[in-house]
Amino acid sequence: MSLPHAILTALLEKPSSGLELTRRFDKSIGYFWSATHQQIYRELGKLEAEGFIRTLPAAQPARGQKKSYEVLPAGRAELARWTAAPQDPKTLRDPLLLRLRAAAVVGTAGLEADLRRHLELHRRQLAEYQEIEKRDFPPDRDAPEDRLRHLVLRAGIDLETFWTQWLTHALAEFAGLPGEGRDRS
Amino acid sequence: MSLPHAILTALLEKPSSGLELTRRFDKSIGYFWSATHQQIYRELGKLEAEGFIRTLPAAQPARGQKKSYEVLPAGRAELARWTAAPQDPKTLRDPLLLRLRAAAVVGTAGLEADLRRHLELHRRQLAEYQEIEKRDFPPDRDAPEDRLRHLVLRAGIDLETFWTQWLTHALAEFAGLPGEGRDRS
DNA sequence: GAGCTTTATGCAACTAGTTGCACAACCAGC
DNA sequence: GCTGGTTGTGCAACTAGTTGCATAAAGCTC
Repeated sequence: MSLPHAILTALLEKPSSGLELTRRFDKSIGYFWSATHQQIYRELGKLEAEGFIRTLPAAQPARGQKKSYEVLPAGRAELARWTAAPQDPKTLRDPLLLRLRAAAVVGTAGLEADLRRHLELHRRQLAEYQEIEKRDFPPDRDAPEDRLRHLVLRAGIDLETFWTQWLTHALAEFAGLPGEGRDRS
Repeated sequence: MSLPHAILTALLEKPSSGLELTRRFDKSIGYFWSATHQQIYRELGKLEAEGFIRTLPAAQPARGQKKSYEVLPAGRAELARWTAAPQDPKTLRDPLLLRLRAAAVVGTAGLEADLRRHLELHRRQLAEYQEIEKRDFPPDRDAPEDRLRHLVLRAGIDLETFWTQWLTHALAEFAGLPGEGRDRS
């Protein structure tokens, strides 16, 4: 149950409407927790019902009407509670690894091309993160919040680095595989 | 939709009953694609209905009765198709990173202890993978299937290595954070 | 042979997330 | 002043995965 807390964090950083949140989930927050606008609207409704957020005064009636939310003290408390509460690490769960294992049984035909595509995508993502790092975290900035946010970005950078390296290694292995191993279905 | 294909792979490696599959998903396959016995039984039913697998002759009636499955040619073809079909890389999605970002807003109190726990768990997992590597992939083995399976294990090892390093780094950052940054809710 | 535990199979309900669509208001251009 | 795209909000249905429980048979223990 992370989405409500992702939204609380985003709203604490800056009160927003559903659409604004959606946009922010397409950028910064979405880099490690993506969400569609439907999920966000549904969750905003629940959070309001639970008394964790409320709509800012101003206009609120009817559809097609911009509605901005802000976090109430109960919401902040809930977020603090959740942040501190122990949670088990996510277990690894990746279809790509499954496909590799399947390839050991049915042959690697076709898989290689998709591996190349993945490599390219991860390289691009890595470049994008590095761009953000250069822009948002110059060496002199070191307020506590910046340090924590930088740490999160570092995780993204290091993960993309891992994937590009691993995929490169995998493709090298493929190249060394005997021809008959590459398709035997 | 990876579970059916995980099961097909497992059954191609060795025909099994639901319980045997469950056990294998608790070990090797489960390292990168976990599944509960309920998921497995449900999926076996579907795969059989679709004509991808069938029960081995022998005993098959009633509950509490062992039922073994084997893959039919259609199942193998489907697995080969799926393995070669392009799929987008999984997007990063980790509650831990979210909690770190939340901590930038509500303070890091409590989070540090859980980070330490994660570090310990990842270290343990890493040791386990390295143990498997030593046991199952001695330097002289290099049949194509072994190479591919080794590659998958390598991904696990490298990912756990990444997490231990990143968590170590994160904890070092926490230590350097000013006291007031550690809890301001 | 009555009861207890283990092995093996399975249903049903729930939670989280995705996809597809609907609809209202506003803002152009003509 | 209507037509057509864009912005903003939302419902409903579906898919994947989890949790909790039910049940049947086999074996063991006294």
